[in-house]
Amino acid sequence: MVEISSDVIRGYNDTMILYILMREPSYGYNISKEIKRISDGKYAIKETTLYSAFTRMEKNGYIESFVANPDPEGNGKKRTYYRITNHGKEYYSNKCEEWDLTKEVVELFIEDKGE
Amino acid sequence: MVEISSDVIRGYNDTMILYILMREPSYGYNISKEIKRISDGKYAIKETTLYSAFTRMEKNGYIESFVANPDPEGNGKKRTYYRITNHGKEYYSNKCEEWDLTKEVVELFIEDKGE
DNA sequence: CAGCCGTACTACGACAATCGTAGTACGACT
DNA sequence: AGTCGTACTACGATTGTCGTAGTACGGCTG
Repeated sequence: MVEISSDVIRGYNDTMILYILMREPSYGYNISKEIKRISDGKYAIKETTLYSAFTRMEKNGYIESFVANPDPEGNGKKRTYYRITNHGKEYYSNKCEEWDLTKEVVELFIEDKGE
Repeated sequence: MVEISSDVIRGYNDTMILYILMREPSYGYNISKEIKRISDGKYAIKETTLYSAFTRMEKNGYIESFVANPDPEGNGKKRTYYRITNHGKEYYSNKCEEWDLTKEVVELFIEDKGE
């Protein structure tokens, strides 16, 4: 079975997180589940990777955190939510462009079995 | 200008090197030039990255080194050539499969401007 | 024949993202 | 009362890449 190695995905974990935050603010556990769902179970971000990405991205100004209750009534345990900033949107957009270029280059060195 | 970041390409430098060695044995300087040529100048591997990749890959049994003269007459300075092993071919092939999967997954989190 | 450019490396330490392991703590359900 | 799922935090190790530096040989040019 082929598995995605961390060295490959390195540098795109941030992009995946931001993709989710582009839609609406979210928090660690939910983002983790979303990534698994969107990738149809093909990829699961490690918890430690996820939370350290939050710290880094907040420091870089790509995201902002706020603590809130899961429901408006104020019930349940408070969570740390993250929302994407304008700077983060710009960063995400650059990452997408970078991906296109990277893909183009890497493919030149890939030989598919079928060909 | 969009540039390929090292974190993205991380894990594919080996693949690029092996792609070149799949064709014929080669050596550092030449591989470096080949990567630049094949990628049409879009990507240049750093010297230190290249040589440390050699060490690692030889230790892992993906490549074998031998020292030889550049021409059959025995003229010129001797170089360290590398040839891919069967184990290396297998590894390369796995990397190609892995790439297909990675590409599939990452694209799910990419939004292109045109769309 | 001196000097420089291109070739062909080696050494070393720093960095940064990921990972493994571990532990905490709350709430809901049984 | 205990377990499961949720929601994190801490910490140290690992690994590939990078920056900087230095060595050394051969070929060409002035």
